[in-house]
Amino acid sequence: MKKFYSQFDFQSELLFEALTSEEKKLVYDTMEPLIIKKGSLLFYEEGIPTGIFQIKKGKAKKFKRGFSGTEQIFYIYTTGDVLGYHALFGEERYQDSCEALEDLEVNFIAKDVFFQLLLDIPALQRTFIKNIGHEFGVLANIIAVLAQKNLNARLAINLLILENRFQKHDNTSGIDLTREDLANIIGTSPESLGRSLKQFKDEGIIEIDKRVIFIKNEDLIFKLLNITGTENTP
Amino acid sequence: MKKFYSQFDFQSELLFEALTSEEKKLVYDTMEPLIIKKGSLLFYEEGIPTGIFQIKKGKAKKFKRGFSGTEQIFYIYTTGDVLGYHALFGEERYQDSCEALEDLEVNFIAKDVFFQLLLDIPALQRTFIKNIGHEFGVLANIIAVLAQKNLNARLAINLLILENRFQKHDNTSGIDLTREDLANIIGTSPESLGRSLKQFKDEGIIEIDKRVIFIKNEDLIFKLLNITGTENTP
DNA sequence: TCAAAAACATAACATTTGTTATGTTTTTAT
DNA sequence: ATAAAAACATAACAAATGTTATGTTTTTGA
Repeated sequence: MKKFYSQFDFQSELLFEALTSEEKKLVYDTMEPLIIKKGSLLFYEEGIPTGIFQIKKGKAKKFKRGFSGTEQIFYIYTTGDVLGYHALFGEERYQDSCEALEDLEVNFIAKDVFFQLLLDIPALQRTFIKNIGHEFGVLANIIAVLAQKNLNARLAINLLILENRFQKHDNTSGIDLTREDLANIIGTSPESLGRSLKQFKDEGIIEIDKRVIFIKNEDLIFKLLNITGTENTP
Repeated sequence: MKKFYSQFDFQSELLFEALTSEEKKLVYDTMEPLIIKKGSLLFYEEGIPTGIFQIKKGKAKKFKRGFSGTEQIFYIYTTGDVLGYHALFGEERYQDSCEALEDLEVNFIAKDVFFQLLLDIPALQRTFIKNIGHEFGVLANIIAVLAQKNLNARLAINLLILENRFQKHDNTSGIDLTREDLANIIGTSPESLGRSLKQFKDEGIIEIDKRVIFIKNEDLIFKLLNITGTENTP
């Protein structure tokens, strides 16, 4: 089941992990700490790239506005994730927006500094480009889910993905997102999302406290998805 | 409205266009012509990359199997398009599959030859990576459409996209795909697709000959989508 | 060219999802 | 701490989509 999660995970927390400790020091020394308030944008569609970010603490959503205005969230970044580098590899503008879902502590690497790092550390460019390739596959998988799965299945899949990500990165339990954001991830209205959540609650799959969702029975979810999750659950 | 189309187009037919005629010659001299039979794969998920392709004539579908087996098509390549390079920029395996929809004439550049070209032509690597960035945005837009639009809107958008692409590349009129493939692009069943096509036909938006779909009234489509297509239609 | 296979069109019914509406709970800002 | 605003839960009804079924047309391969 490890494969299940990696199919939907950018793995952008690993970008600096392959480096030697010496190289890592080089990278981390160039970082400037920043505080970004809940609701502020790290970057926005059509904006000019200034550098890359690594999240030290907190969550952020990456989204794009469809041409009729509504927000489509296609990724939630959490602690450790590196982001904002696509635009630097040749693009002029950002292709999407990124907003802090809570007060954020981030490390920033300015554009010029980042390019110097790429020159100083030969393995780095390859690692980043390789990851962009991986992320490409993740988006393709997200497309397959959105196009082929019904609401309950989309919700189930995204609950697994989100719990896994939050647990892995922030070591927190439970999924804490607004109903609107969650609906904008799985492609439905908050009302329909609410109905599915209620079903899951009634079936004992999840519990809800305030707005935080806790997965109570992972096996039931895998069953719902017809995945044999019992042999090798994450 | 040019922007509308480019939001959904990989623009991978332009990759060699920015080169000087001398550089172009260098590239085209390395190409080996191949014939690929309808139904054969140019490459497949998990396969080891061997090189890149440029389509001289014909159509191919790029798809991925969701983990419950069904095929999700996320791009249709046509004449002029270059493909298969993602996997070469750092990935070990292909992330998706590509199948000939009709007998295909392609030009092939072997992996090693391609890497040598990247060294010989400095601008080339940047162009390719820039395009991968652009393609990333295209996938995000596809996600937004699949998540937010109902069936008729998804069909309408994809009819526009496909007609535009076939016209531009192959200079053929009409959209000639199996109902199953078209359904696997827009994320529905062939039966539901048929119902929407019939509606469009009854409203005078399209005409169908055999299985080929012709757009008869583009304005009605833009109206359906609430896009002001009248001022500057493509 | 002809028979078999595949693809297509269409309809009826079932199910899922969207929408509108109302009241409650939680968060935010003063 | 409190009032106002935002977010949430839920239900009833409407609309969209999925599913099953049947007959026709088109394509394929011998």
